[in-house]
Amino acid sequence: MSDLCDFPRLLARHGVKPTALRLAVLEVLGAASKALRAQEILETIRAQRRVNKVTVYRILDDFTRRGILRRLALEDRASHYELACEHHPPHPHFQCHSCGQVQCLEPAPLERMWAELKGPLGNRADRIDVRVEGVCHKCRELS
Amino acid sequence: MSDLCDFPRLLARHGVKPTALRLAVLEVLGAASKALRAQEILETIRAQRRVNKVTVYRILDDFTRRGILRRLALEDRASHYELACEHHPPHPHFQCHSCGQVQCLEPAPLERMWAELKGPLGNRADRIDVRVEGVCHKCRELS
DNA sequence: ATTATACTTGCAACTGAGTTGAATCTGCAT
DNA sequence: ATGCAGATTCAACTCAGTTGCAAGTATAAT
Repeated sequence: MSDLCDFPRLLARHGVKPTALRLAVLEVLGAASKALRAQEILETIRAQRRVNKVTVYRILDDFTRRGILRRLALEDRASHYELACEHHPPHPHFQCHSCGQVQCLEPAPLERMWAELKGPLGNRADRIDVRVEGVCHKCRELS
Repeated sequence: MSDLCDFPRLLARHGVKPTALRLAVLEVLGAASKALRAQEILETIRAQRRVNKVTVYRILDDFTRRGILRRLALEDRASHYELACEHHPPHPHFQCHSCGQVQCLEPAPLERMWAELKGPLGNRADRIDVRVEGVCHKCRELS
């Protein structure tokens, strides 16, 4: 989403060593304008160097647990990942069920909903995920 | 969620023949107070009769496409299903990331959010899915 | 009643997306 | 140089479906 993030520093803040692979994962996600699947991240990195998929899955998992990334459960089976830094706050996502493309929406409505639900749920809730499904313009034209 | 639905009639309205298996799937979901995974539905039916998993997956798929059921993409890998009849309108779900339990929340906040997003997205959007994650009371006490 | 047809269910084998456990490899501290 | 922890790899496995096709069942046409 942006080069606004200094990735080595971001990792340092979370107490993680900035290895080449971890930085590569962040760079791929930082350069993308949308949430990516593990598979896409893997392939992009493989265009430059060789990597084992297990390593990438472990990095994604670790980063998600530390809050460096957000993992999105979408319609298709694979998880999607996006940076969770300040420049990229939580927001709803739109997914086209024809082509599967994911698109980020404005954060404001999600913030309002979060405020609304946090009350009744109390300390139980710690994250909200909003996904809008439909058919994107491109796919609509084709049909 | 309720016996308020007349399942044979529900199927008829959707132009589907009310076979024993299709009714069994609806009855299992109707008797549950929460969204269930395919696996759970399968096991419940298997307590009464023998069924092949493929058949259940196909029924779930078909019902979802027809709008008889809603498929939820949650944190854990398996899809969850719930009845989509009038007595059970779309609503947010809460999922505990410790025990994985899913709980239905009040529909109102989702309706408000839907109204808010439908404008900017126009005819592209046809469904919204809200999932709140956290740790449920039971799991909180145990930790 | 008999055949034709379409729909439903079952079986076996397969796929995609991760996950596991153990083996190496690497950087740094002694 | 040696030891050690953390990072990466490899092969094998799991889990949640999917696919293609065969067999069963219901309904319609003769």
